[in-house]
Amino acid sequence: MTRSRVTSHDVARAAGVSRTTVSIVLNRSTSAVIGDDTRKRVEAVAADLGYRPNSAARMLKSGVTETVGLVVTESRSLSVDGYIPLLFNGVGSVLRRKGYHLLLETLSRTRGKNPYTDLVESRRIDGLLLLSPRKDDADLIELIESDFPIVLLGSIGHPKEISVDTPSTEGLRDAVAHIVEQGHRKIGTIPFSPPGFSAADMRLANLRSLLSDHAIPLDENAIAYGDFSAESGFKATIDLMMARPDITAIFAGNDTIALGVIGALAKLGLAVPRDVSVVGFDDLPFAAYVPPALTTVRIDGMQQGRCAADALMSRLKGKPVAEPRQKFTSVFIQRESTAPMR
Amino acid sequence: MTRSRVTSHDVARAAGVSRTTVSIVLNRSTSAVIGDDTRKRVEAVAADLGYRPNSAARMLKSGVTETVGLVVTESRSLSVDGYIPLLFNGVGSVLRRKGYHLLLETLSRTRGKNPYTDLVESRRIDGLLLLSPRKDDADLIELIESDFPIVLLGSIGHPKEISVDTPSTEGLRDAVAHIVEQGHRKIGTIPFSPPGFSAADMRLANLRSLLSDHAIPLDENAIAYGDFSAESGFKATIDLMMARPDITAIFAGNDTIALGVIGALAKLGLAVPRDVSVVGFDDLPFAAYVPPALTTVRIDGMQQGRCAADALMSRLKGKPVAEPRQKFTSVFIQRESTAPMR
DNA sequence: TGGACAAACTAACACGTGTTAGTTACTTGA
DNA sequence: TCAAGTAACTAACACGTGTTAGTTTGTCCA
Repeated sequence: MTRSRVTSHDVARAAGVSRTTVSIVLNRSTSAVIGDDTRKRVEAVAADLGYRPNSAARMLKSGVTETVGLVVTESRSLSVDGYIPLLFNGVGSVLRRKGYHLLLETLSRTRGKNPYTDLVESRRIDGLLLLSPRKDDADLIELIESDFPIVLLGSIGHPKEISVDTPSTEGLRDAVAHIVEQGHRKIGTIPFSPPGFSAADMRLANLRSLLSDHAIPLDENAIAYGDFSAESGFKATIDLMMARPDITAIFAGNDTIALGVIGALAKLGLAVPRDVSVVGFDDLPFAAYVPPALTTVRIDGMQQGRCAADALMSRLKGKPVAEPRQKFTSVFIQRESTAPMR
Repeated sequence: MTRSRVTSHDVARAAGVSRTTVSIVLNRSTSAVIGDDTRKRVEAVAADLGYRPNSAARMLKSGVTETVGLVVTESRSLSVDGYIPLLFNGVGSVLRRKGYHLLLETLSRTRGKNPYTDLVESRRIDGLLLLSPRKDDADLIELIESDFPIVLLGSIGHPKEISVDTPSTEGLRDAVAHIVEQGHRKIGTIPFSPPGFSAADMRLANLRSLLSDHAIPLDENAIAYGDFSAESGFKATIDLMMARPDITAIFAGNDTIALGVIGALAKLGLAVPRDVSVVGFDDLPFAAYVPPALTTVRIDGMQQGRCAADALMSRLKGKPVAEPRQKFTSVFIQRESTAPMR
């Protein structure tokens, strides 16, 4: 492979035609009719020289980059939360099929000018997938209102948004019913992030409301905030059980945190599910295979990723998106980390 | 934000200067001297209009994309293996600081024309990070020999390669010594992937050699291959313990698989570490917080990612890479999933 | 015979930028 | 006073592509 690129000009010269003809042939354009023998010859020469159109030139001319951005707002969460890789896989499978590329932008909490605004304004991407959007993100709202193709993984409730959300409602309802049925009344929770992260906030509000339907309070001292990781789940659980040793069931913000919860309980000499029941969230791939197999609420990350990517793709093709605000129901999965209260 | 872009031409007109002047000012070029007042005026106008250079035009002209590709050869492994996200984070932190972008390419096992070859030939990226390279990848070897800037995460032993590897040697040596010291002689292992995946193969060969130093054989029926996931670790363990119920210690190919191993042992009524000792690999963030806290071999994914990205960056800047074949030693971490044989 | 028409192709522009070579206007030393 | 120099700027090209508006050649019908 030579470093000096072969251009359409080289192909044209080698095939004894004009550059225009080369372009028309290789793009199967119908703007002119090209004879069959010429066509064959051009294709052969192009393959022979190993010609690949320069993507920058093509982007410049056509205005299409065939690239979409995927922005992960909390880079910390990427390392420790098993859910995001599932999204990647779902998104990736769709993009690969369509010949699109994925620009991955992780951004730490510090805010300057919003980095994805730059991606958009420098015309580096055609569309954007945004993970964990924040309601108070002014740049985001401006972007949505400008009609730039953007699909939210999550939702901020904007009237013009296109989003794929996975509300916790159904799954958590069944999980709460299950826990109550098992006789538990003293219930704690460890949200997967500190307050301010909308998905975690909504899940917490949801849990509180569902519990109150059963006339069970969720006291402030029964909440210990985690921070995505098993480590945070471990530490929060220690704090939680110090403050509220009477608790017999814990709702973990996600399955990774649930691991830490169970680890901490073991450290405290409490067995799961014998002494304390634990409910996870997400149903990550490992959930069924750890001891004890996690009772959890399933949301399908790959599917969420696929649907978001599909929605963005049709938006980019100019088609109206069939269902602008898609929601996947979560499903309660009972396994072995919950049991009747002793 | 308007959809019609503002170009350097617009800035020039608004500031009453030529486009050249705008370019010189904004790029801090020294090819001409621009008066202080003009400079200020241009900068003010540019900021005012919200001018962002079109990246495609810039790429085309300069030949630099400020983008590097990250290729994950086994897209399956992305979903389930917690190590890769750590790499992402390490890579991402370096690129963000340098103002570079990351193009993430996941490719499934099916091989057509190698997809990253296309990225390179279409000039979409300046450099490439390749995860889990294969020795038999002809396209890769050609790419390396063509002097295209590429850094391997792993190694194929090519004389011209630049690589950042994390050999298992030291950590595994200490782990084996520890296990032997605890009295274990019947030892099994569950590699993290089927044969053919070079990192797993090397780790297995390494383990076998280290065990034989202690005059302990690693029989074929003491090996059950996993496939990255906890699920595969679970199933492989069931198979393994069926075939070899005398085994008292298991080396898991990675920590995720170790979770599945422990889960399966629990299902079989065997407690860890009382009945069977388990050694993980990677020291993923959750390792210290699950019950039992995993005895494991640490390799630092974030650091590997950072170093690979740093090496690629200096390669792109034309600087010679200080250490073309970097190796990070692995470290044995003793926790609570191993114990003396009963 | 000649004009109309289609087939097969090409010249030339535009995309938005960075940069080289060149052009003014103004100072300056002899 | 004037050649030389310098500060401040600009015209014009090149990057490699897609596409529009032609141009040439040959055929066919009246």
